[in-house]
Amino acid sequence: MPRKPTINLQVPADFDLRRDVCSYGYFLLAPNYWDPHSGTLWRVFSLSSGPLLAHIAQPKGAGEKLRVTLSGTLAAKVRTQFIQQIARMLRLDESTQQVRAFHRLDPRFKKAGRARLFRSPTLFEDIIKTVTSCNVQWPGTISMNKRLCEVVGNRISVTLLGTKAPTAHAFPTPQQLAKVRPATLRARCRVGYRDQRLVELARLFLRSPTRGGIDQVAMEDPATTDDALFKTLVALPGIGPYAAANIMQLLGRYARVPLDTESVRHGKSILGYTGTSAQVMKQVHMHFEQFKEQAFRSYWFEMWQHYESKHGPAWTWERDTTGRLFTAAHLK
DNA sequence: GGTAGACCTGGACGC
DNA sequence: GCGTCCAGGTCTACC
Repeated sequence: MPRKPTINLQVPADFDLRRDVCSYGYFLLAPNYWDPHSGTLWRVFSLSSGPLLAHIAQPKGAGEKLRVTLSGTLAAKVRTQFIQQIARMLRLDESTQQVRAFHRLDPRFKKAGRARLFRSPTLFEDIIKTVTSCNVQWPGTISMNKRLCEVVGNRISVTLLGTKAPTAHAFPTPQQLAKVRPATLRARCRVGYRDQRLVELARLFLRSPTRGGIDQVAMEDPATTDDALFKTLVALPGIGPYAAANIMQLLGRYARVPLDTESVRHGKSILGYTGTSAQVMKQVHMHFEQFKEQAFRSYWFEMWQHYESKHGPAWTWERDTTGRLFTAAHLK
């Protein structure tokens, strides 16, 4: 069997693949496939050269290099693009100092080392995934992402590490999604009324910022204020206050907490708040204000800890069983 | 500025 | 197996 290309990737000293991949629900969404038995991640990446299957492991444990096995060789330029995508997804670009800053404000998570939140290799995928998580229960989000990959994304069928890969489709690119008819998305991907909005978002990614397109550089620029970014995000189709706040945390801005029905359940069951949903939401908001620019991480890891207390460590969750049930809606 | 209702799907439930 | 109800965030119309 021909040997597949491998990249050994240096990570920050605190990085733990099992803990840091399984830190946010997106690790359960296609095209990601977390294998709880081996503690490794499979994923098809969309690169300028086409789809590429990767298997990511950390064989020597936390803090040690990642071993990334690929389905094909990469030219130097594409290799750089690939490493940028992995770094974004795993938040390897977040420094140990930034992790310490979080633990200074909220020491509860210092011992476990929780700080990094898994996200997507691209902002485009993060935004589309956020829209598929709105106004739907978690199994619906899982289903929409799976179908989007299968119906619209590139397919790659290869054997890697002597086994058939558990994932064979890439996430759709903006170019691919922009060309799909909304009716096709609705009928085959079951995205419902989100059909037109998803296509419009993809088109906005293709359009230049000077012609009203999405200005990704400005969104990722630390000089852009939180308020300006929020205003830009809520102006996008399908993005309201909840989705905008969630996209902001995915961009590394943790001051705003995306409050939803899950937050209300958390406020009632864990924080002991009472009253109407609006009253509980207000109390949850005030509770997390104490964590200032780290509010979202405190909020999220508090909820995550609760999920794990019910279902065991997230890295043991199977996508098609526990992974479908982990939200508070199923913990009642 | 605040509120009500439609949007759409999948799951739960009753028959 | 079928019909009904409900959860979920965004958007629009209306007050």
